[in-house]
Amino acid sequence: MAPVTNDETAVRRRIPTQGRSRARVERILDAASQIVLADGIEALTTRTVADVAAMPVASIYQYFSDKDAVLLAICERDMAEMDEQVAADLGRLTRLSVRSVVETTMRAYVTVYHRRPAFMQIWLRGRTNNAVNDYGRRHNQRTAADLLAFARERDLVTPDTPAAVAELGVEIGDRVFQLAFEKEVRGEPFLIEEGIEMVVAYLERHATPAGLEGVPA
Amino acid sequence: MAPVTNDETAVRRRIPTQGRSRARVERILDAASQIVLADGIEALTTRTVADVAAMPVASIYQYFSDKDAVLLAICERDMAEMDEQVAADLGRLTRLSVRSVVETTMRAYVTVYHRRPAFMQIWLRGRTNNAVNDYGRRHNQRTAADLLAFARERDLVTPDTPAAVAELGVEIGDRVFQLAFEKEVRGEPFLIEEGIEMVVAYLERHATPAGLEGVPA
Amino acid sequence: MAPVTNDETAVRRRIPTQGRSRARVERILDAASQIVLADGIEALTTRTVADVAAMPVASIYQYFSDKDAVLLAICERDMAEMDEQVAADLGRLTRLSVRSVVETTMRAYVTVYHRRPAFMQIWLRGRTNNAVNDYGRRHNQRTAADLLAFARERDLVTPDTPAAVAELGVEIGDRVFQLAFEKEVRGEPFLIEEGIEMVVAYLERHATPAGLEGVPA
Amino acid sequence: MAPVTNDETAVRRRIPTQGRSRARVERILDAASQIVLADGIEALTTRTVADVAAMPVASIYQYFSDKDAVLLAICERDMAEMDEQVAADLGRLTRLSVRSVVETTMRAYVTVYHRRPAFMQIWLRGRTNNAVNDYGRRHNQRTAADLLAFARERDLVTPDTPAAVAELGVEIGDRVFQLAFEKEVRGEPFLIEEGIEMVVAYLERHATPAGLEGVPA
DNA sequence: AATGAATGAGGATTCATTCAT
DNA sequence: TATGAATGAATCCTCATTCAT
Repeated sequence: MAPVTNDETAVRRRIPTQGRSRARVERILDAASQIVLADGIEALTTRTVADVAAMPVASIYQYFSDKDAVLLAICERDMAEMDEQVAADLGRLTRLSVRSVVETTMRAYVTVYHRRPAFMQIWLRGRTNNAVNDYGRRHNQRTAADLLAFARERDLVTPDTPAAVAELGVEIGDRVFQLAFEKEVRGEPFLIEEGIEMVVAYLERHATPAGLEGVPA
Repeated sequence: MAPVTNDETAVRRRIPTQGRSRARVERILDAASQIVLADGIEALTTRTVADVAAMPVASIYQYFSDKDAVLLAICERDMAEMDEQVAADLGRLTRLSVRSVVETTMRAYVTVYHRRPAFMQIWLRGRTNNAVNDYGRRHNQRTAADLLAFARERDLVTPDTPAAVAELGVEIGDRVFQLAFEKEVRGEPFLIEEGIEMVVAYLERHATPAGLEGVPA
Repeated sequence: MAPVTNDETAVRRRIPTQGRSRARVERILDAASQIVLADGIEALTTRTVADVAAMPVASIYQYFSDKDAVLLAICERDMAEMDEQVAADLGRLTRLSVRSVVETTMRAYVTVYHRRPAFMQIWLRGRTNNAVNDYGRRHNQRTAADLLAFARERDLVTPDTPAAVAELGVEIGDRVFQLAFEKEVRGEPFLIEEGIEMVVAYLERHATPAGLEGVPA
Repeated sequence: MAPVTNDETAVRRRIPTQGRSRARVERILDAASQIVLADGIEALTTRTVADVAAMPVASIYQYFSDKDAVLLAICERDMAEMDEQVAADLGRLTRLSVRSVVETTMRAYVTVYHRRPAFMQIWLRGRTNNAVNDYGRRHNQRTAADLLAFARERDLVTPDTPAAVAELGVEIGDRVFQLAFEKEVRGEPFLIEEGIEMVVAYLERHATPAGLEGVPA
């Protein structure tokens, strides 16, 4: 699956992709992640970021058009990793079915949420922020489209399965994670497991016999 | 089902239930609803409320201990209505099954969201706010417990169905609504319908044969 | 010694001296004392007083012209007691000298500060308040005049001792108490003892031989 | 005597010591001084300071962590001058005795109070403020310790003179000034003179013969 | 006499963002 | 490119006091 790219941030203000600047951008991103992780998204102010990144507030505006752009950049950075994880884990499957695809995808998400707790915080708990929210919505749509294409190509779902069904599946998966990670940093296992079951049960309504029984990858 | 009551707001500062004061409280509540509805929950400040309600900021504090209390009061007011709607609609059912109970309950919610758009806004889009969020969490738990008891008494679900399953059902229903009402003030019909299917499909995993086929009310 | 009376409060607004009203005034005074004692003079607001006194805020204005008047009333009430204590203790002396008069007077103050901790709080720690401060200044002047007359009549001090000397003695005694009671509710004993010595040493500069050696009362 | 330094303010927020910023800090300090001098310490609000300093309220927070820090900064600035004045005047003495040391020190204070009326206002009349009060207490202790060491080294007081005696001396001197400057901006001369006598009389109780008669500096 | 209700006038502090250098 | 400095615009909340009843 192709990673979902979003150029908006880069457009708003040119973000350098190499050299010393690159390092400073990373420092800002890391600082922001750290703050959100430690004290929640409301604690993220230009000052706190600048303090943690040990650079002047004004420097943030050298690389980012505004505060939201920082959040978005983190999302993009870590979301690329997320997409890669999903692609890799799906690629490793030997037997494909609606269940195995859903399960693998959702567990890949959990893997990354565990590896990137700050991203989890921003992504699952910081959806307050409009920029984050919009990005999320778009990413979910793209992910749904990709997954649907993937499943259709392999005859796991009926050809007439509407895009909206895939989208709902992804969105609900998303909400399940929001719920599971709400109180528990590692996500409540029961909620995660049951959430997977729920999405599987829902999507299997559109599965082909092959999608139900599974086929060699 | 017993309505979920939460006296916290009233406790924080006495809210009069009659007389002219009552009217001013309503004016504040309505102003707040209007603001949230029009510009989102972040637009709700003591000043905007006071302006819209055409009264001094200080007057708000005559009736509410703080800003959160205003939000909470709206939730309580409209949530009581919600509970009544659910109870009434369930009471009108002639045939009970997991599906009919879930469907009726969720549609009752939609009914109230349509009737109370500001509440919808606060409830579904304003979960940012901690006070609202906490109240929501508690209300969801209570609702889940009530519904589970209701289903158990009528043998619709297996006796060992864990409380967490009901909670997940309610929470996911909640999230489905958040999703459906995110862009569309009336809620996206497709998402609502499919969301109902999803919750039904999930909960039927714990249904008794009676719960699947249905029994006379 | 005649008690120092200050009618200002009563003038500002008529304070009833009998009947049910009297009881309500006392309740306000006691509430205020309690608050100041417990949380300092900044905690004294019309609302806190009303709450503790279990009556509406507006009722306070029935008896007192403003917040300051409440403080003043406490001062007057307890200061009368102070004056009585001083007069009584001086009256019990069998041998009069500058030292014995100063010592007796200052110890009488300590006695009352111990008996009326709220008064101590207002008087010694709450001199912030202009009303209290002004009242204090006036009372100190009157006390100084009374004591000087007392000492002169008995030939304890030289006839030409200026009033200002007595005033300074009283004022410094006052400051010694402020200092001694600053941290310690009962007053730091060392500071009290030394303070007495200081005032005695100062005033003995104006003593007659009789005032130094002492004369039968 | 070493000046009493207190870095708290500078720590709370970096105060620039040179350049244009320095000038703005001075403007704030001067504005605050002016306000306190004109209308008392209660008139000192962020807004009044900003108005008088002709800069936005927010700018105050560029240099000071909070309102108290402004007061403290004035105290520190002028108290340093005070310490220098005392040290200089003591250094100029040709004959040392308890009396000459006390007298010189107290007159040095008066000199600075005359030169810095705003400081006098804050220091002597603004002890209301907790920050000022705490700073004052600490400074008094330090001053007492320094003076005691000074006097001991020169055998002016008995070696066993307790620290508390010096502290009481300083504190009472402080209170004498509070009293003398209460109504009179230049301090009531009589009160100042008599106050000096009082402190001298008290401290001479702990003087050595040398401390009474005086020794060459 | 008593009081519920109403409010004008502040008060401290925060924050994202923009410039001049 | 980098940044120290500056600030407009808000934000929530408190309090003493006054009326109409």
